[in-house]
Amino acid sequence: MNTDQDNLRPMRHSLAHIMAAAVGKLWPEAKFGVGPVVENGFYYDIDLGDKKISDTDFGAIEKEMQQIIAANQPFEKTELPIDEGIAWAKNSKQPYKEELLNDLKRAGTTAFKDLDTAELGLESQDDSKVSQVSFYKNGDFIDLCRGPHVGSTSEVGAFKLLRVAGAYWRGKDSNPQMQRLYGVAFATKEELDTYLHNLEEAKRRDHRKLGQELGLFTFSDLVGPGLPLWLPRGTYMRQALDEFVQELRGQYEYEPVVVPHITKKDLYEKSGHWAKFSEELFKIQSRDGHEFAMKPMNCPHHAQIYASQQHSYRELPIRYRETTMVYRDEQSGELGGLSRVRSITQDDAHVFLRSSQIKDEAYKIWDIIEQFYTTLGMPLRLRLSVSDPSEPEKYLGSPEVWQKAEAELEELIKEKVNDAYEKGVGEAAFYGPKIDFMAKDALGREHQVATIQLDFNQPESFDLFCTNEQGERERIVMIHCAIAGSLERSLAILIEHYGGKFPIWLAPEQIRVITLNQEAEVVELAERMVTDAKQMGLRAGLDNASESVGKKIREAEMMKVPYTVVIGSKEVTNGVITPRIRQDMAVIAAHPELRIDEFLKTVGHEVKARVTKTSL
RNA sequence: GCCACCUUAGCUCAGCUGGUUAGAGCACCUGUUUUGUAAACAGGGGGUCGUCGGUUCGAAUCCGACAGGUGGCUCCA
Repeated sequence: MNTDQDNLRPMRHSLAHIMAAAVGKLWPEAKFGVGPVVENGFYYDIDLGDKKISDTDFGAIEKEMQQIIAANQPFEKTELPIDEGIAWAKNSKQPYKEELLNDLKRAGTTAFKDLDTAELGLESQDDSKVSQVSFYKNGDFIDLCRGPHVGSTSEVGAFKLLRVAGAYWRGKDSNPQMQRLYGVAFATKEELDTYLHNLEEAKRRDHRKLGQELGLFTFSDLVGPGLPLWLPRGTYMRQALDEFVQELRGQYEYEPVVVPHITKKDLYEKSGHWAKFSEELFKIQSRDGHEFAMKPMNCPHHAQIYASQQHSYRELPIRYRETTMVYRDEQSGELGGLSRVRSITQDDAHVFLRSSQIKDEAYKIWDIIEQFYTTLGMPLRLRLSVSDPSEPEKYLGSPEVWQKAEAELEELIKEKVNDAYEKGVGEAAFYGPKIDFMAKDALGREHQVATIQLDFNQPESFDLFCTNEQGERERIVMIHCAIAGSLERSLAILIEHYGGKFPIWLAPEQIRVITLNQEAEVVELAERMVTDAKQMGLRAGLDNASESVGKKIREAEMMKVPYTVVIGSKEVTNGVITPRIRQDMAVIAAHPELRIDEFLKTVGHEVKARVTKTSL
């Protein structure tokens, strides 16, 4: 198993070379960028001038690759003095390679953004300059590369080209755009098939598809991209999710506040958002020419609420919560389903506290986050997101304040989880460092969800203080925290996590009562059951259509209603099942957190009603 | 915003290289049926083929622009 893993990287990287060689054969004018290993596979960035590769070309490229593999070409390594390498790149008309080599010569690194340069095989041993570079050759194809590779082209396992996409040279949008060819690769055909099968499963669970099928949300061309419209069923889910967050927050005395959705630009000029995010703000002109903006976040408003009164140190921490929409003019190409939208509902909260209270407060929020994601069955991973000292212009405030804040956060993380966290340099918010929580879903994919953000800057900008024991003004600190993050993104994740089969507390319709026929007593009993269920606080629906029972059952199943009851004349006459069903409903009302199997265990009798199967 | 691809009825899709009145299943409406745990039967309505423009005797089909979507890149308070 371990050996497999160890072989996988050279294998995938070798496939990147083979793919580049194949492309070079088909289109000799190809200019190559970089071709690293990524999760599950590899890619190569290629500039083909006017030739645009599309998935219809994949067959030809794969065929060419198979020939190279069949030819069993050895990967041969050669070392060259760097100037000879540069001459090679110039001669072979590979300007991107030439640029990389020149960087290596000058700085000893190619410093790719977001890419581990070691993965590219380009990093030097020391941090200064490079005198020798290595090349790998297979057949006629030669590439600047640190390796390692497999012995020969026949040793590469199973692969498949997956997609082609535009990618900026060196990740900068001012650079020319190349074509990035993605492939996946595994040691065996079986593993590749499993991976492709998982892709299919992910497609089946796609929240956009399920959102449509389950009637949760929709988009309208007239309303606009990135602006989801929530249908009743989706709205119930939003409410259920938010109520759960607020129930957890209830342990720690958060108080509700409400702010308007537009504001004068002055607020954001003072907070620093205007300078930093002006492009992403939706701007509005009032009739007398004053400039307003749709709120893109709530912290400055909440800060104004804090500032509206004087506060004694005795009142702190003060915790404001508000689940509310914010509006951000995201780039059109960034939008997608509910994962990234322009009207975002945040389960937002801001805590105003003394610096001495940071640790206690952070642990309280952390506790809420853990309870929340444990209930959802999603394991969490931690990241301490800190500033990037090489780009000080991206952040508000002095380096000293940042160092202090980051050290403080790091200390409290360490105390809680030792070293079980990663550090994200450059991942901080512009006003402060944060702890980000990544949740793993049922398909093993990770999503950034909750966040605890420490903010020394806005209290400064808005002059927020409390009166301390000595009767002096004491500068306070703000903590920004969201549990679900955004309801839109959260629901996108949860729809896919559960594949639409939600636990009872989250299901938009928890119980459906189906009538067997339209006889008056049957209909009356069914209606009474729905009324009862609603009185127990359940979301219940009635299906009294003049259709076959089989069809109505099928519809309830397809809508993934957790608990379906059929009412017919038997129920009316012998009255035995009805009390049982009532009892079941009482259990559902009392324990909405239950999954179906747990529910069956709890009620302890064979359920006459139909319970949605765990798999369809 | 950038690159590639996609857009036919409410939904899922068919429609060969341009050739008369554009099809299917589901859904919807009407009628019949009154059903016991995953689709009863019959009939009916519904599309200026995303929009605009061009090529052509003729465009769902070819070309262009725009809009929307998808996959990436860039960005993400």
